[in-house]
Amino acid sequence: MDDRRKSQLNKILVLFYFAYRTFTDKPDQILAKHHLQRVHHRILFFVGHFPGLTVNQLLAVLEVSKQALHKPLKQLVELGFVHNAPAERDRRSRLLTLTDTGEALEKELSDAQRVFLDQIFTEAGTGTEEAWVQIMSALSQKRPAVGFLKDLQ
Amino acid sequence: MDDRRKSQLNKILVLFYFAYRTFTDKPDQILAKHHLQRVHHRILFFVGHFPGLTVNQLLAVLEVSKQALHKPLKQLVELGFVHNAPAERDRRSRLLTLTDTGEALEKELSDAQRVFLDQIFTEAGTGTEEAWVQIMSALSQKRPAVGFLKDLQ
DNA sequence: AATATTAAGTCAATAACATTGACATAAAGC
DNA sequence: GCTTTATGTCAATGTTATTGACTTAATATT
Repeated sequence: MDDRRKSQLNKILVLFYFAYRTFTDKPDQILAKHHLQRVHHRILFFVGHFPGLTVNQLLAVLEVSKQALHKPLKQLVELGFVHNAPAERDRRSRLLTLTDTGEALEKELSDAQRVFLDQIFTEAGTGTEEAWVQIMSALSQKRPAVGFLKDLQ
Repeated sequence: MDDRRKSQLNKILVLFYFAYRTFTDKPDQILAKHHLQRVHHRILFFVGHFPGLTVNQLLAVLEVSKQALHKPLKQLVELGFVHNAPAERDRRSRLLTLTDTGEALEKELSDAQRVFLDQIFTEAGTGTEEAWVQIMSALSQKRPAVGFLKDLQ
């Protein structure tokens, strides 16, 4: 790798860092008003987009321990954002869904990001979004896959 | 925003989350072997790429409090990775630089990311990298700028 | 020269969070 | 019946973040 390439890649490392921080900025601010943190957003996001997710699946996708998930998940249930019911087939596992207020909060948080990103992609030229998605998909696939994620649409 | 667009943007939110996690994965593993964390990498990265950075500038770019930076920075100095000398013009401020071993560790950490990203960009088609950089630059610029960052090369 | 300001370093109290290990319950599977 | 699985919880410990305060040294202001 020559110096010129290395320098370009360094620029890319900085961009990734700052871009991700911008990406999490607005939701973090909204969460703070509710005295919640980023982990709560992640829970709301994945439960919202994969309703009926079990606790174990949520642990797998977030890559955290059961004990680490316990507190924020319990808070979301107690605050009435997340609902938790035994599965019919296997009543040991519990299916997570969002309540109406949970849907509303998740929408508020993710809308901030969707509107933001939509604006950026619209301002960029044709094909830019496809290219970005291609790169980020390649990066995402370089990690252990979680089965149900392929249902994402 | 129609449902189809919203669905595409949801996919993008997931990609951003997982791609960033892949991005930080290898450095995190290397850091763990040294009993260090991501904040140490950030310090090493910015000190390495902006030698002579002052403590205040580092605080600004990382957006953390002086007290939060204190411990990890002190550790890096005590471990001999970072050097800390009074500035000539204004001897109150102290200029941070990497030692030789600090350079080596920073290189090890960032190389993991550079090699990884270089591979992804190479595998993607022509123009893909430029598009990715365009999007991430736009995102990065949507946040308070830190003066010296424009020197980035 | 005296005073104020700035940069940096540190300490202490508190709160928040993660980690490990253990244990309990209920439901399924064998 | 015995074992395994999914979940929930607790406690102890360690780590990290946050807030506020204070100190030192150097520089700027008046």
